Amino acid sequence: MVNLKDLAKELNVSVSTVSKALKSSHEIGAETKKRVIELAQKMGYSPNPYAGFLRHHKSKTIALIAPELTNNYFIQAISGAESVAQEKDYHLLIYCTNDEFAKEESILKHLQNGRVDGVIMSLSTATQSYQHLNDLIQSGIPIVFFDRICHEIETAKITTDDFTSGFNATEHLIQNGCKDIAYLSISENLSIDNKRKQGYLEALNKHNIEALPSRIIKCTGDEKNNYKKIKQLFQSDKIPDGVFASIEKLALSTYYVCNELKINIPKDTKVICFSNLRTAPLLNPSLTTITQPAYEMGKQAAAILFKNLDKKRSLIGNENIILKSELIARDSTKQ
Amino acid sequence: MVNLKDLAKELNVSVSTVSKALKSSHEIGAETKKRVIELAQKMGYSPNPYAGFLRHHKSKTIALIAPELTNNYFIQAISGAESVAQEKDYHLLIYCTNDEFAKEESILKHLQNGRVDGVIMSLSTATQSYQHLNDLIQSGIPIVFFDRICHEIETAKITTDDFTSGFNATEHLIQNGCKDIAYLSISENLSIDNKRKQGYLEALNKHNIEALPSRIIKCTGDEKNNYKKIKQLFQSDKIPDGVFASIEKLALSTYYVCNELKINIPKDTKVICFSNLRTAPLLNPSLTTITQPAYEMGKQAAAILFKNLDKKRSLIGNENIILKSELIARDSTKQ
DNA sequence: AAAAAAAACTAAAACGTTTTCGCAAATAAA
DNA sequence: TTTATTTGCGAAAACGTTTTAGTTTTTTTT
Repeated sequence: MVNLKDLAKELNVSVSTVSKALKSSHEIGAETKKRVIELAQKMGYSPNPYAGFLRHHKSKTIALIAPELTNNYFIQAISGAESVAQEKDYHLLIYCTNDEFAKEESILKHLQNGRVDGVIMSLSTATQSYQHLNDLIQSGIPIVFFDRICHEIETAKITTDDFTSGFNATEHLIQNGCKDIAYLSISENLSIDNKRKQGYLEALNKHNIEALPSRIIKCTGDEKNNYKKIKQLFQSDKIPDGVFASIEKLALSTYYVCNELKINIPKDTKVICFSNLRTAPLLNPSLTTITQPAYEMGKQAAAILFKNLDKKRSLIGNENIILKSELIARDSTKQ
Repeated sequence: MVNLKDLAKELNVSVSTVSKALKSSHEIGAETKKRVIELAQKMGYSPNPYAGFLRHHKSKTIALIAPELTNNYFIQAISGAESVAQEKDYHLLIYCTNDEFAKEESILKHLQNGRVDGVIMSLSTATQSYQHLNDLIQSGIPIVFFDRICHEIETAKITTDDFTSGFNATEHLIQNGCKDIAYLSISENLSIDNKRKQGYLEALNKHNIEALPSRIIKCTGDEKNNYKKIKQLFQSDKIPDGVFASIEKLALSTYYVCNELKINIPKDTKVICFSNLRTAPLLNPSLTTITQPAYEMGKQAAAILFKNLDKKRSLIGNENIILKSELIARDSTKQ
């Protein structure tokens, strides 16, 4: 790897001359500039990014932290963030918390030393305390949240209209004849889950349907356990005639349970869920989804972060960006 | 952000003492060590990664370059690589080429300055020359290929048994009654495509079925165009009674085309493809797949890279690791 | 022709580490 | 007691840049 010193020696000039010539400083003569630039080109010189960091304290790197990677929502969001990073000549580090609090803490701690200029993240479902988030921000690294946001931290947050979407999803089921709708919750720690549930409750209320606590199924990150809980739901005397899953995974588990128990969707029970599954139209039956603009959310999260990195101040003020999700009715909720 | 100098000043010792104490050097007395470590803890000191780089020339960072991110195969591979990186206390940069050669070139050029210690990558379908790959390796950065590998470069490569899988997939169709099988190719530049096609041809040959060039459909990265080509295939007088898609995307396009043209899968035509779609069992009809161990491939690629990073030598010798794919028969190829 | 200004370049410090070398004090060996 | 050895620590160089503050040479102004 060739460096400034190598170029300087080759050209019989000082290191500082080479450095300035490459930045086309007015202090350097035209002839010298030309010689330097040509040799740099020829020898394939590229400034060492880490040496540069020591001077301006800019790593040109951001991190994206997600609870899981093999998830249609997050991968689209990552893709959006990546496209913006590449456009801005930034580098994107990816970290996965596996929905574990300890891992989230550990990852954030490792980022406190200036490795990145900023962080884009979605909380793990296990996160209930926010010290690690505050610590990172205190040490001068701004965070932008998307989707699984943290209300308690003052910064920018990108979400979708979860309450309205939850309301619409539930009303969609009601309008298609459902009177006994179960809500599959993923975690009470997540504000998006709570908002979706609030929308669900509000829709039931509007249509004078009693909200039964037993119809709110508390699922977790453990797929096996979720499967068991959903199976229980469908093995009771009276099965729900509609299911609103807060996330895609839970709807797919519902499909598998119904397959196993020979319960017909949508005849016996209808299913709707938040999902970014591209094959939703090809499922059997095709799945009615509320689809979040995941790619756009990733892009916006990155864009806001970059906007603030340009500024002097590393603290990002409260800012709530709310994008619209889209309800796409398909066969799984057909009357 | 607190640094060694801050700690040294606070404790009235030299910077070198602090540095050594934190590394628990035997040169430092027990009492001093204790004081240093306690204060470092208290002030939240964490060594600046970039300053360290300047000394040992190790960035503790690797890059993963993929042609696309929103793809079930690649995201699982990325997830595998991420898990190994995290375990090894390395950091993972993600880059997407969008299947464009120019972008691939540009990304690699940006990595030539030591930003990463090594690269894991899958080629873009557009890549036909390998200068940029050689340049990177020449500048001391090792590359490990996975799936869409480059035969022409001497290094480690992780693939699956594509020839055998292609053969098995085709034979599976034949055994289920197909006599006129189309192969949907993604790019003649990719060795995996060629191997899958060779397997296809070999199976036809074994069963004395004539291989018609018109049954090899050359698809591209352009989804619209692929859709058109596949539609043409199914609008001819004689439609194929089996389709073997080299990648998932092309099988899904086939599903959409058949939906539109009211062609029944598997009655009128059977479909099999390479795919890591988790909802394959839930499709209508459920999709027969050859599933690659994507997560494992990502893990192995990372593992081999790390094994070589530990060594002095940055050149990785030729090594072909071939994992087995699994053919999972479902309804889309049912007789 | 002398003084001032501009042009072209260099030396050196700085960023935050690690590491080599050196030095003093304390301890051990003679 | 004198000479070695060990222990505990500090000074300074090095990594590859950028930048500030010179320094020399040339050009312009008076």
